[in-house]
Amino acid sequence: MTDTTDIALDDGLRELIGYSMKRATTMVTADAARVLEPMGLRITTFSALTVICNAPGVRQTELAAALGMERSNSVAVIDTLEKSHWITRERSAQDRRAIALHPTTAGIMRQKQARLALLTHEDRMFADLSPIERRDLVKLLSKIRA
Amino acid sequence: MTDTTDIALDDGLRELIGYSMKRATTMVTADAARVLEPMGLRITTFSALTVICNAPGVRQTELAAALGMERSNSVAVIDTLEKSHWITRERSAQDRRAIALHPTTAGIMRQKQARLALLTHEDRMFADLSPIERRDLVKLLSKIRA
DNA sequence: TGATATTTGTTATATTGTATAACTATTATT
DNA sequence: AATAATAGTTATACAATATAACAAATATCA
Repeated sequence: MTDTTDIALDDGLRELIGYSMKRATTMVTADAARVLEPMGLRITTFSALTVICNAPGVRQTELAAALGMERSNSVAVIDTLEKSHWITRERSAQDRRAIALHPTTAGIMRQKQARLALLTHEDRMFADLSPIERRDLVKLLSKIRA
Repeated sequence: MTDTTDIALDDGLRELIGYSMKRATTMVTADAARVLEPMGLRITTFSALTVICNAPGVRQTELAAALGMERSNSVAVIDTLEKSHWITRERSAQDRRAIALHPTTAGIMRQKQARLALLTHEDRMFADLSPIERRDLVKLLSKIRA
């Protein structure tokens, strides 16, 4: 009943790419969290577990840097993974300050399971994007400057 | 000195589009927050202020829905804007439960100033993307399903 | 009409993610 | 040997987000 052609209330924000990015990312990560939750994983713990599985022996500082998180915040994440018996902390022999992280057999299995669930989730979320479009999306995202 | 060709530690996560989206969005929103901070705005308060400027008289529930946030969480955001004298709360005459939000002159000016600063910030962050690529990015993001 | 349900704004509360400072044990530097 | 730097850790704080419960006002409908 308005005289305008039903403009969305957040139209003034749509000119900002960051706004579209944030809204879309929130949708995707919320869905990913729902997928991981029944497996006892959150996005951060899954991410850490994946890095540890792909690079056994990685140090905590390296892990944190790879995921773009603070060392201090990585401690609780690794604590969670250790308490679930998916990884082990092993003091490094060369540098006794450092701790090498290794996945357990259960951790490797859980990571594979969660990875497949997430790939399925992405196939659902990105169903309207062709494989080329998905690649383009990632490519465009990678062009954003720090 | 490794036998591999220096694969990034988070390589196992790069196959997930959501991971690229999250990393890129974190970069962009962190920079946007730095731009807004000296103006006394955060991303959420700027977003709310923008909606209120573009749709004067909007209700709090409509605002929250437009921004995809909970009504309860919008209260503090609107409190902040009101305390900064950028918006006013006015009880609706038709529906005395509802509160219509209106921008003040100072609020309109601040929104315009912040908007320009954010456009500059985006020109910097997305400098490596052509106008077409930026449009493509937003288009691809809009194709993601809920 | 009157009883009931719904809506609006609000408060309280909890959780997650994130950021900084400070501390220890160990290693590196000079 | 003295000093600085690094790895992991703890404590703390803040922002964003989510849910439940409430009072006041409005809507529904028997």
